[in-house]
Amino acid sequence: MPGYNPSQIEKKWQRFWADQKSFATDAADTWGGGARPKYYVLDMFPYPSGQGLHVGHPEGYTATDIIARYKRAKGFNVMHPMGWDAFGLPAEQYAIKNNVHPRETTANNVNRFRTQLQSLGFSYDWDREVDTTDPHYYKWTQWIFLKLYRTWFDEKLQKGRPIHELIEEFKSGKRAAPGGREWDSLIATERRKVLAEYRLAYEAEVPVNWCPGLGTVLANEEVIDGKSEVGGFPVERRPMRQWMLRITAYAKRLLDGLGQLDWSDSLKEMQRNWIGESEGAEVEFEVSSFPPPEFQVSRNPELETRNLTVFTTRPDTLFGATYMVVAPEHPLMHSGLPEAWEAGIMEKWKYGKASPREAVAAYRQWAASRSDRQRQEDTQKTGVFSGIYAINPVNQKRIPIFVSDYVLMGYGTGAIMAVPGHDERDHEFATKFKLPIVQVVGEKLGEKPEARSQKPVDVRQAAFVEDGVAVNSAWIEGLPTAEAKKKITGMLEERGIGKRMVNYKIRDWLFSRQRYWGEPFPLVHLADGTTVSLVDSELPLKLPELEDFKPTGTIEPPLSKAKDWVNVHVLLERVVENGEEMARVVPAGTSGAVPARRELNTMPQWAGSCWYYIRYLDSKNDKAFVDPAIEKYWLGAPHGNAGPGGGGGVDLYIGGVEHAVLHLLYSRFWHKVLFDRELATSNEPFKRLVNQGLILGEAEFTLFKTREHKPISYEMVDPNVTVDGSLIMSKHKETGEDLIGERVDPADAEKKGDSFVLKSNPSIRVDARSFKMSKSRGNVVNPDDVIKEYGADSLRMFEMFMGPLEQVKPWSTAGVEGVYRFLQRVWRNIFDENDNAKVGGGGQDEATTRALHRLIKKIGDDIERLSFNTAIAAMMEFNNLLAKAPSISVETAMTFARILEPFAPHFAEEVHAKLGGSGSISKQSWPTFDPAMLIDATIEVPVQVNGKLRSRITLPSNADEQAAIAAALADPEVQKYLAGKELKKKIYVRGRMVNLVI
RNA sequence: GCCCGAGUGGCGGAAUGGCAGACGCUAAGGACUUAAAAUCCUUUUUCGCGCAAGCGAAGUGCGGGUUCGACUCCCGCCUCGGGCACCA
Repeated sequence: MPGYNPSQIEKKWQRFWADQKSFATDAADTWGGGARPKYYVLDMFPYPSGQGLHVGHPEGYTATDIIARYKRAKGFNVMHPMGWDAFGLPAEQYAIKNNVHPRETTANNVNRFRTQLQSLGFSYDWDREVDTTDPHYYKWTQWIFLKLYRTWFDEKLQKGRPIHELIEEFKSGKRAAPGGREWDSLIATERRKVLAEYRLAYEAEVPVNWCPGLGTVLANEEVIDGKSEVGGFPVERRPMRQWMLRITAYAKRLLDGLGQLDWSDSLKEMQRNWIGESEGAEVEFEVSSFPPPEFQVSRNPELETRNLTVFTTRPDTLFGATYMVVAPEHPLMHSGLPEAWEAGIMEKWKYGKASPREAVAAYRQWAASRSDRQRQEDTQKTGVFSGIYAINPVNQKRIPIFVSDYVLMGYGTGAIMAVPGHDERDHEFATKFKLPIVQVVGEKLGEKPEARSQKPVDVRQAAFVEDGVAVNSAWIEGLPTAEAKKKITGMLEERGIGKRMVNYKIRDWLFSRQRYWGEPFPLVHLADGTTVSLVDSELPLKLPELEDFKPTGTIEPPLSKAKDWVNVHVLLERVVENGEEMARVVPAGTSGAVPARRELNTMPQWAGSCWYYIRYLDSKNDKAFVDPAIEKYWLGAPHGNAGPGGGGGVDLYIGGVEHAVLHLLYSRFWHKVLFDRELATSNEPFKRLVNQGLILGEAEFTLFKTREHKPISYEMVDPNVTVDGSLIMSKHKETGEDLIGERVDPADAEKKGDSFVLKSNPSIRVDARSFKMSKSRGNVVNPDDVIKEYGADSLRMFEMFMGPLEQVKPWSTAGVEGVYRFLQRVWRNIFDENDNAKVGGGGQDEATTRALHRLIKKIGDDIERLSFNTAIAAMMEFNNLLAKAPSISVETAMTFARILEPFAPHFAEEVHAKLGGSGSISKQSWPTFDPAMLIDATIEVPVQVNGKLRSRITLPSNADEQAAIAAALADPEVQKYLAGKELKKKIYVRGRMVNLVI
């Protein structure tokens, strides 16, 4: 069968590219010569799931492929690699269920993914492929982890520094060792404990979701209403020893670094919110003498010496603090609370408990049992009075201290001063517990008085949270909020009871999992309870082979089953590098060896993806995670860029938005540590980042019916539509009756006014929308099927033609056919019905040549700004022109194929070859255009009268203003509108427009 | 509740202060064909007038503003999408 036939040509060219290594990044060019500029274009590597590729993958991957192919043609040395993020929970769960080793399922999935990606014709350099589960790869993940472990954060320099420099500071006395002791007088165990406090990787007891029924820890997302999502087993919050990474130390730099990045505003905003910087002050409150003299219980002198420190963003409201609240986990609540209620005044806060001590203990227990989800759902304020007081430092008032779970231990100091007059949460609490509410901020009446309400602010009704001026506030009376904050903070600093403080919402990163399928930590635990890292030569520390890798049913991770692997002997004394102590595993009985246990947790899935973009650069290097010169060439800051490491990194990174505050934040963190440790030469990993929009299923029309199958017009349907699998449900707006949605054939729906109705019954409105693709809805499009039917080039082109890359957009099978037809039309413009070239027969008219030059410019511009949909539209327009052209030159056909190549590479190669071109068309450089060819001799210019289009005139393209206006005035159509009127203004925008104002 | 982003034909979208609706889809009509598919041609923002080529008016979520000129910029609202959510 003659004609364009993708199934015949695509495999052929894929084999050709693979055989020729057409897209290998030239390693020799990577360093030294520097003749070609480099361009690094990166995809978020996929998690190779058992489902195979979905149509979302080719969206971003085609976009980067177009850029990669275009940049190569423009003479860049392009890095465009692919790999697999293959550690993780789904592989392990699948393995447990089917009793196969996750290594096997992972290998199968990777092979399937690679085949699928290759069938799309992406121009990856497959020799650089990485797999996070390959020991050759995770050796270096572990190595980087050790770098983090051997790094501490110098607050003064805002920089990560090697641990041995910390040891030197201790030794030299520049930094005081704890307890005022000499560093050299500390024994090894003590030293390890001191250093552990500083490391970027540290162990801590943190509350986790522990599910005894499943024998594992669950992520917050996996817990619903206090029960496990899978199996419905109860989940408890319990503290467990976990590895943490000190990302909080880098909060400020992660925040500030966003400024120099070419990322979307929304994504930067998400990271900003996640890091959550707030400026304010820390204020110390004295804990009041308690009990008062007349109260006959024993005093607690220890408690009285304690201070209660709070963080506030509104120090200006200090005069309005009428009580305090601490989190249930706050150390002040641990002991020393009164054993009896204060006489008389405490009646309303007794809660049926004999003493504050009992009441607080009961409350703490209750609060601990609440899951995060329960807290989120029920935001009713709860709490108990602790029986003790604090003294407000500005007015010496004695104010009660409450315990409540609306204050979180993890943020600030875990304690607040409550200002119910000016904070909504405090107001709600104060109202419930009948605590005093006073106003200390008033409305600023100076500006825009008309905008202020006539009623004065009544803080007893509702908190006034805006800025204003201080009132009832003694020596800051009348000051605007901003100045009041400054003055009061200054005063607190002078008196030594407070200081300016910046706080961050971000928490340290919980970095360990009780899983089998992840990177083992290269650490051992010693008998004295301390931890030592392995020497680098012990890497990779391979996952032990386990027949049974299921969770143990206890809090022990699965690796505990590998008994021989767990218990080892190590040498310490003779393995010290720059003062940093390390462990080398030796046979038992070796002189000087001590027994140790390996760390049993594994790293989370994010570990491998934190640095894979670096490994691609030098993926086979077994001496280093990357050759420094190669790293500098691809990721280093271009010369002359402001600031150390500024402006370097991956040139373009495209991927989904779901990693906004996970992978994209974690990698930035790791990269900054690598930068500080002089292992990376840029301070940010991804200079420019674009998120491709989600592809939804094809638009569906839904008709809602009652249980009795009576159709309900959509205006009677509650707009809150819920989707459960393939079931679409809602409720009747008035009766509340359950309604079930039924699919309607799109051909039976038509638009009427603002909504869609049934053609067969226009009085019934139907719901029209697109849903996220999901297996249960049955609206998933499989790329393999599309390729089989229309070819990879059509799939690629359609996904680029759907709309702007970053936008959410619905799938359309008819749309795929549209671009498929386009490629066929191009083919028929070049080849006759026997597939012989029909171009080159005669001369080519100038209009076609000019159009070609315009096309070259347009496509270049559009690719640069990632506007692929308009680029394709322009190619379609050009092709429509070719269909009408009397004859086409071979050069024009070749150039057109060259321009098509980034989008439809197989098609372009075939055209190129059939027209007599040799080798791969991808090796041809990008066509250039002649600027002179963009300018036509004459131009058509619209003429407006009073801003309304009235006529068009033809002008020589070099016409000046005078000539243009004269021509416009001479136009008979225009004269009709000007007759007898006086011209007030004449405007000519060169080449664009004439506007006459009368 | 707070923070981002977006609202243009039947649908996806184009137009970066200068001709609104490029390009594609859908639909309708026509050509070719014994027929169908494929292909090609025409029409397809709305309303009014006209047998007709055509003519006129309105129109980019709503209300205002800036400008010779606004889908585009500014102010105020509405709706939808996304993120965060007791963060003091």
